[in-house]
Amino acid sequence: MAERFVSVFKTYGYEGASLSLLADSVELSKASLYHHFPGGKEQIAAQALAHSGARLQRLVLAPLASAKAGQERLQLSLRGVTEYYDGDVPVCLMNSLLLGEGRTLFGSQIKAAVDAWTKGLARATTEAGLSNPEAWARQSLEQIQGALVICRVVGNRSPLHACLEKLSHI
Amino acid sequence: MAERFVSVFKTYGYEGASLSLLADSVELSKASLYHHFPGGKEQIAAQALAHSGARLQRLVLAPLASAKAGQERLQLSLRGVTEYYDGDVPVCLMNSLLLGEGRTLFGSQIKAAVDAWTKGLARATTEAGLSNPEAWARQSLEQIQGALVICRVVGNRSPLHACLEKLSHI
DNA sequence: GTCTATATAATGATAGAC
DNA sequence: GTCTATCATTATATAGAC
Repeated sequence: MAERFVSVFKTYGYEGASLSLLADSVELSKASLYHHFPGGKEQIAAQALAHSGARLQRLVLAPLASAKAGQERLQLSLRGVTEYYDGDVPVCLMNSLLLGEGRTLFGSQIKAAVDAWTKGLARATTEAGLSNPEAWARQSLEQIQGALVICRVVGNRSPLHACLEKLSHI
Repeated sequence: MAERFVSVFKTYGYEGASLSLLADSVELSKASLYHHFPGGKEQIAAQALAHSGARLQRLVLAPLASAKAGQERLQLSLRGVTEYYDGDVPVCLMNSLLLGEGRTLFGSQIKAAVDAWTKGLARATTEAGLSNPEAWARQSLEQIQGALVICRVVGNRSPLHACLEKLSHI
């Protein structure tokens, strides 16, 4: 269920994701949706974001925090990024939810996720002998986000793959 | 007028930019808007995108195509990028319009702009002695777009400034 | 839990007065 | 060119049957 909602919000953004679209995506009536989510669209978006956050934690952040060597943690995490941003045209839910009302509703939660990701990247690469792991981490995350934007422009996954390939070479 | 519309579409996306918001932004009634734009929201968005495209041409692309040395062309263009992405929280209209229906309406136009920008960057840096100017250009554009995403996350311009500063050092 | 039916508000869009 | 008034449609949300 949550997966479908994530997909709708990614594609249409917070304002564009109507209850009709959300209901259709799980093959339920709107009234049934309200039975599961009395809080309406905001609650549905919150669950979608929470689900996506848990997935980020599992696929991307946990590998960064494992007990292995920094280099291996980074490689595992980057492979997790490929999986996290799935689909023919990978889209970041965070980006889609940062427009309009979604920004005021979920902005701080999204910022927290970005901060956690940045810190995880910085810690994993500290051992790698970089001069400024924090700056490297911030730039790497920006590169990934930029690649995702270009993926939507060109309509395929290749920019993301090229970006991750480059990042994996330290 | 077009500037206001651009601002609304940046902030709310195509679906979120209602005719009421658009009309308020220029202090006109909805009916008056339809007098100027019989095609409704789609026509307004088209004019906003055209206006933004002309601004990109003037501030970012034209400097890349001038008769000066490659290095100077790049520096001038990057300064143009700072001006092009104005506001307290810089946002790329392209990114906002690539969600929902906006994607089907303006996707190809947006792709054309990205292609032009990439080619301009590659040509300007060919003289700079890079091994692969095309790849450098693509990556640079992705970095800018990624920085803009993070600008929306953190709520200020610093990621964009840091990104452009780095890109200006070749 | 699911549905149909419905209420209420907002949206995109027009008609017609001035 | 601008407006008020209005229309048809869609949106969010609820009531109540099953």
